[in-house]
Amino acid sequence: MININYRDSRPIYEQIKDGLKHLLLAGVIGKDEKLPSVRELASTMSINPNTIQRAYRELETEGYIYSISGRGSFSSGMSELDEKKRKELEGKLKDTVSHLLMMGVAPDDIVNLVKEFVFAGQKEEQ
Amino acid sequence: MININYRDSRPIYEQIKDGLKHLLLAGVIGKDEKLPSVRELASTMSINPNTIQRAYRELETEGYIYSISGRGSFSSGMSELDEKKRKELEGKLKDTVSHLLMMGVAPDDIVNLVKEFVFAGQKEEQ
DNA sequence: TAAGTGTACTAGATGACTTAGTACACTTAT
DNA sequence: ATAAGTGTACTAAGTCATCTAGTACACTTA
Repeated sequence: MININYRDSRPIYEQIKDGLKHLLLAGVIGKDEKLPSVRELASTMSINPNTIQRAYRELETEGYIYSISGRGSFSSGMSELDEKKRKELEGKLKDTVSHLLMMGVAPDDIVNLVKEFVFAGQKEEQ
Repeated sequence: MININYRDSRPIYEQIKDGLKHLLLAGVIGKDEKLPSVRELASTMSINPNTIQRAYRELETEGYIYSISGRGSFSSGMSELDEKKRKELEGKLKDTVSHLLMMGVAPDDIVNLVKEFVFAGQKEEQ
C-alpha cells in the first residue's frame, strides 16, 4: 500500500505522508472514508505508532484528513483535496521555473515556453 | 553572495552547494575562474571550513568544479554542458502545466503564475 | 622560506528522527 | 456496565546526520 525506503534520507513520517497523500488525491481513499487506525497501520508496517501519529497529525493540519477521537481518521474529500493538489502543482511549477532560472535560461524564454504549452491546447479546441 | 537560512531544515552545505551552483550555472563565475578558497569562504560566511569543504567536495564529484591541491578550486564551465538537464526540466514544466490545465486552471492564470515566479527570481538576483 | 591552498583525519556537541512505554478520554460493540 | 478500539499527549532513550573544532600533510606561489 505504502512503500518506505529506509535508505532514503527523507524521514519515515514524510514518506508515509506522501504515500497517503497519493492515495487521498487519487481517490483510492474516498471522502469520509476511514483510514487505518494509528495502531493498525503501525502494526502492518512494522513502524512505531508515534511515527504514524505524527504523519496523521500533520496530514490533519494540512487539511488532508480529519480525526475524531475515539472513532478514527477520515479523508477530507475531493473538493478540498483539489485545492491541495493545485497548490502542490503550483509549488512544483515554481520549483521547475527556479531551476531553469538557475541554469541561466532567460525569463522571457520560460514564459514563452509556457505560453506555447497553454495555447497549443487551446488551439486544438478552436 | 550566498544566502544561508539557519532556520531551514536543509543542511548548510546543501544551501552552499545550491548557491554556488546558481553562480556557476548563471555564469557569474565563468569557466576556469577561481572560486574563493575553502578557508576564505568559511571566514567571510562565518562557517566552519569543514562545511565549506564538504560543499566543494560534492560539487567536484558532481562535475561543477575541479580542485587542484595547493592552487584552488575552479569552475568547470557547466553552463554550456547542461543542454540535457534543460530539456528534462522543460519536459517537467510541460507535465506540470498539463496537469494544471486538466484540473481546470485557466491558461492565463498559469502564464501569470509563471510570470510572477520569473520576476520574483529576477528581483532576488539583483 | 613563508603564506596560502586542497585534503584528510579525529573528536565532540547539537538536534531531528525514531522507538518504547505509559496514560487519558472518547466511541463502539458486547 | 464492561471491554476493546480509537485519537491524543506525554516522557525517556537510542541513533544518526550535521556542524564545529582542531590538527596535520602535501602542494603551489610569492
